[in-house]
Amino acid sequence: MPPDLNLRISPRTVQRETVDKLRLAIFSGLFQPGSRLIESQLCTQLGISRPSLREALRSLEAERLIEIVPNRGPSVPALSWEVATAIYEVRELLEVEAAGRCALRISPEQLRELEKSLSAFEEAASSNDSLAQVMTAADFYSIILANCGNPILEEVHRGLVARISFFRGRSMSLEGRAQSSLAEMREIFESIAAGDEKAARKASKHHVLRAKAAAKISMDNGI
Amino acid sequence: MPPDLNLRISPRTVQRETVDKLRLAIFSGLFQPGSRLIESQLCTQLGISRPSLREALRSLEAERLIEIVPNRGPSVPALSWEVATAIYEVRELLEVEAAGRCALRISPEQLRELEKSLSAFEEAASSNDSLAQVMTAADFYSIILANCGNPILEEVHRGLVARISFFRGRSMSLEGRAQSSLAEMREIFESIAAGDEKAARKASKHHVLRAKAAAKISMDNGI
DNA sequence: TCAAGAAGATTGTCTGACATTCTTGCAATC
DNA sequence: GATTGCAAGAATGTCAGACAATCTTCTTGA
Repeated sequence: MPPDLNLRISPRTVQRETVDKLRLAIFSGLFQPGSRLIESQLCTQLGISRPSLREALRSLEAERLIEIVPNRGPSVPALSWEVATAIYEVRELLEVEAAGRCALRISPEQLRELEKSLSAFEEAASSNDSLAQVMTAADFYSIILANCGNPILEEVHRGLVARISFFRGRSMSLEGRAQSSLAEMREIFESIAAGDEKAARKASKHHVLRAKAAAKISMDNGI
Repeated sequence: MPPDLNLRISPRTVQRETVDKLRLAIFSGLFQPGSRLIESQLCTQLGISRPSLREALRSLEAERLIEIVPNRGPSVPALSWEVATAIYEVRELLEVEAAGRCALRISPEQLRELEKSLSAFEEAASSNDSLAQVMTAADFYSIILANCGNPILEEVHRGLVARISFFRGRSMSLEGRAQSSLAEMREIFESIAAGDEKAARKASKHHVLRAKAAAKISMDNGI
């Protein structure tokens, strides 16, 4: 196979990236849950036309990151605790499975990668930047999910985590949550490094349950 | 609150249904995997404009039912066996969990519903209509997933099953597959009816594994 | 005070257009 | 004869503008 010579000096602004911009805006909490997104406003803000914007919105709708009510347009859904719970439960199912598999098959190289991401989270945890904490933690999971040998597991997981990013940002701000999160993640890492499937599953389960509890607290506090 | 009088004699063709039409077309195998979907053709076939069609296509892309390659347009992806395997594995994870939960909490009414859908599959199984078989089987799962108490589990499951509908239609055509499928599903039903969580999980797992094996056979045979 | 109605805002959808990027067929060359 | 190069056609990516249907909000009248 010849090498990929598709260098493409000036990559004509593929505004497929519009979706990414919007997604990022939602992640970082730029839009309040429940708030409506006005098409014309977004068009001018993003510098694209309405048809293009609407395409992007449809993608986000399918990802459940926004809702589109007929004749009312798109809005950021306010996640109920009921749904959030359901997401955490499925997340547990997926992460536990992934961690278990990962422990049995991860390569030394990827293991180093995982360790590096843990360090990145450690650094973020000692800061007060909760966005950085959420991002680095997400990296950590991503590596596990990417190495579990099942691409669908990873794909589904990413979709679910995206939907609770709002909660995660808040619960990370809880007193001491980042530090205990770090301890739990280290436990997961150690288990995987040791190739201990059972332990990896157990540590992973514990971590998700704690994260869920933290989310519940931060929600009840209305932080 | 006044009663809803929004009777709407002539329901202005909400072409949100366009997505459903296209989805159904893909399910029923109207488009060959790998074949390209030409926008202008679809527009005339569906009787809608290009912007509207493109919105619908974006939705389907996000659901992974079609792929959109820049400057090449949409096409039905040819599912590799690798990805199909991954989907079956996650499906197992979800269905087993759902069946187990369902056994513990299903209401008598819903149980009757489940029994009815099993009868529907039984009837389809004795016919040669593999599309009806796939559809009625999907109903059966839907009821289980809808009663497991976790809406996300249901949602994710639906998305995955949609992606392998192609395989399912084929493997149902295998000699005797419909009948053994029926036996497996009956086993699941009995376990749930008995409120036996363990048995429900076991039966569910067995069913998915058999379905996966059947899919593999039908793929290797290139049916 | 409260309800009906009108004005404004917003969405759903279409037409038409044009530049860019494939695809394909034909001709020229080795 | 096979390969290369090119040109015509097809298809996509994107936009502007338009208009009806619907929702929201504000005004006005009872």
